[in-house]
Amino acid sequence: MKWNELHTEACPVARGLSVIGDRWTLMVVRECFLGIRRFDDMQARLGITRHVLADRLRNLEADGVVYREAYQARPLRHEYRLTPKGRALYPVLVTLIDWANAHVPGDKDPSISLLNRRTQNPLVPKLIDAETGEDITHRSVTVLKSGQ
Amino acid sequence: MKWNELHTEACPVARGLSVIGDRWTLMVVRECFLGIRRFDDMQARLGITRHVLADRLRNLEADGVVYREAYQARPLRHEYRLTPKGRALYPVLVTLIDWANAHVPGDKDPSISLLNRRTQNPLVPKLIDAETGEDITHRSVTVLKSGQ
DNA sequence: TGGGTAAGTTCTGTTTCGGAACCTGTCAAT
DNA sequence: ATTGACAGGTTCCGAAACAGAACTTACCCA
Repeated sequence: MKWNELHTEACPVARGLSVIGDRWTLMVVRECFLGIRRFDDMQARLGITRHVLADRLRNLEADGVVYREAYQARPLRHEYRLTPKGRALYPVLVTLIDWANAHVPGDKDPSISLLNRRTQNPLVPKLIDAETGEDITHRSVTVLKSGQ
Repeated sequence: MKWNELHTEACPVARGLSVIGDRWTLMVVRECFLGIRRFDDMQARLGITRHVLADRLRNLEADGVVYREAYQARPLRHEYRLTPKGRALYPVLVTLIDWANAHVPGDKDPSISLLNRRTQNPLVPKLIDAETGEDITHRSVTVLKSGQ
C-alpha cells in the first residue's frame, strides 16, 4: 500500500497518520504550539532541510492544520499559524510527551517537561471518559465498526 | 539532521517520535492492541511490505515496545506482544483516534470508533491533570526546561 | 514427491531525504 | 549604482528508504 492511499481508510489511526504520521510533521506542529511561526526560525530550530520543511508546511496547510497569514506586504511574507484543527492536536502532543518522558529517556540533560501553569506543579496527564469520568484504559474500551 | 540522531534530543516530542514517528510504526502498534500477533496476519491486514514490517518489528523490539515470544518450537515461531512500555502508548493512540474521527473524515463508511465497554456509549476522551482535575489545554500548561 | 504454512530475506526500480547552493523581492547602507 | 542583509523558498545531487514481487528456510502432512 502506498502512503497517499491511506487517508480514505476506515481506521482512524490510518487517517490520522496520513496527516501527521511522518517523521517531521508533528515536530513542525510542536513549533507552532511554541509560537514559532516563521520558516527560517523553524528550519534553524528543527535542523530539518529547507526542502522538506517547505513540503511539510505545504501539506499541513492543504490538510487544514495550519494556515498562512501575511505579516508584511513588500516583500510579501507569510507566517504559519495553527487552525482550530491544528490546535485540536494538543492532547496528542501532550500524551506523546508524557509517554516519552516516562519511557524514552534522553541521555543528556536538560530535559523538558510540562507544568500546570496555575500551580507550577508537574502535569500528570490522565485520559478519562468525559461521559462517565472513568479512566480510559485498554480494557475499558471496545471498538465499534459502524456504517455498512 | 538525520533521523537516528533524534533519540537523544532534549525535547520529548523528538524522543517520542524517534520511536513511533514513522509512517507505519503506530499502525503496527495498533495491530498489537487489536490482538494481532503474527507476522503474516499483520502484513495482510496492513498492506505493508514484508521487508518494512520486519524492519519495524525489529526496531520496536529493540526499543522495548514489543517483545517476541515463541508459540511453537518446530519450526521455531514467535509472536509479537506489547510490553508495558508499548501498552503505555494507549493514550496516544486514543487521542489520535479521537482527533482523526473529529477532523479527518474518511470518504467511505464503515468508520471505526471507540465505545465505553461498560456503558456501550461513545467514548469522549478528555485529558485532565490528575493532580488538580483541571482540563489540559494549550493555555493551562507551561513548559519547563530542567537540568543544566 | 508434492503441497501447505509461517516468517522472514533478497532483488530491482522508484520515491523520498539530507546537504548544499542558488534564486527572488525588498530595503538600507556604501 | 552596487553591495549586503533578510526571508522564504527552489533546484540539484548522491544516499537512503520504500513498494512489489520472488525467493529461502524449516517443518508438517498426505
